[in-house]
Amino acid sequence: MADYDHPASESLTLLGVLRGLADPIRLEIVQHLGSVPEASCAALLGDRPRSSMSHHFQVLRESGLLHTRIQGVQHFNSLRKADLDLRFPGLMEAILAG
Amino acid sequence: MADYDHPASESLTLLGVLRGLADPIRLEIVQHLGSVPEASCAALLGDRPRSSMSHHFQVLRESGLLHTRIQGVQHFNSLRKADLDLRFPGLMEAILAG
DNA sequence: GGTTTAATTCGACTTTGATCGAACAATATC
DNA sequence: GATATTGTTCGATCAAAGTCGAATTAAACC
Repeated sequence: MADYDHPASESLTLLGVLRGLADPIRLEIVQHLGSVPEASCAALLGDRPRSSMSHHFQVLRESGLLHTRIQGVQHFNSLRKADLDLRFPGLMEAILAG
Repeated sequence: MADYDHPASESLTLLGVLRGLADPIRLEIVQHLGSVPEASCAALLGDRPRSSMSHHFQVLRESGLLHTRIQGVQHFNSLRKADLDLRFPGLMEAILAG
C-alpha cells in the first residue's frame, strides 16, 4: 500500500489543529501518543468500530497531528511533536499535560 | 439584566476549551481578546449578524474561555486568561501566539 | 492459491453545530 | 412615556461531522 502524504509543517494551521483536537476520541488518541513513540491502529482501537477509528486517523493526519508509517500490514501512528512544536510552540506540551 | 454564570475554573475541561476554540470566528474573538483588556460585543461584531455572534459568545462563555461583564446595556467581554493559565498552563500563550 | 490479519473505503444514516431573520428584553436618553 | 441602542432568544434551515456495517485492499503465512 502506498504511503500517505502528510501535510508539510509550514502548511499547518492553528484552526486545523484545534479542529483535529476537538473530539473526545481524537484527543484521547493524541494524548496516548504523547506517552509512546508510536502505536498501531489496533493498539489504539479499544472496543470501537474500525471504520470509525479510520475516520479519526484520517482527520488527525490531515490536520497534521499524526504521522502514519506503514510497515507490512500494520500502520504505526506517531504524534508529529517536532513539527507541531516548531509551528505552534508550547501547544502540544499544554495539550499533553491536560 | 442578570449576570451570566460562568463555569468555575476547576470545572473547565480541555476538550471543552478546544471545542470552544475550534471555530474560525471564535478563534478570532479569542485572539483579539488576547490583546485588549476587554471589548464590547459591538466592538467584536464586524459585519456579521448579531444573532450569530451571540451564539458564539455563549459557546465561549460555556467553555470557560470568556467572561462577560454587564454594564448598562453593554456587555464587556474578556478572556479568562488567569483561570485558563491555572487550569491549562501554557495553552493560551500558544493559542495567542498563533 | 487460499486464509488470516490489519486497516481503509464506501455509502447511508444520524447527530451536532452554524447561520440568521424576527421578536424580545433591558437600559439609556430625550 | 416614546424612542433608540445593545444584545439575547427563538425557531427554522442548512451544512458539517461522527457512526458504523459491508465490501475492499494489501500484506503475511501456511
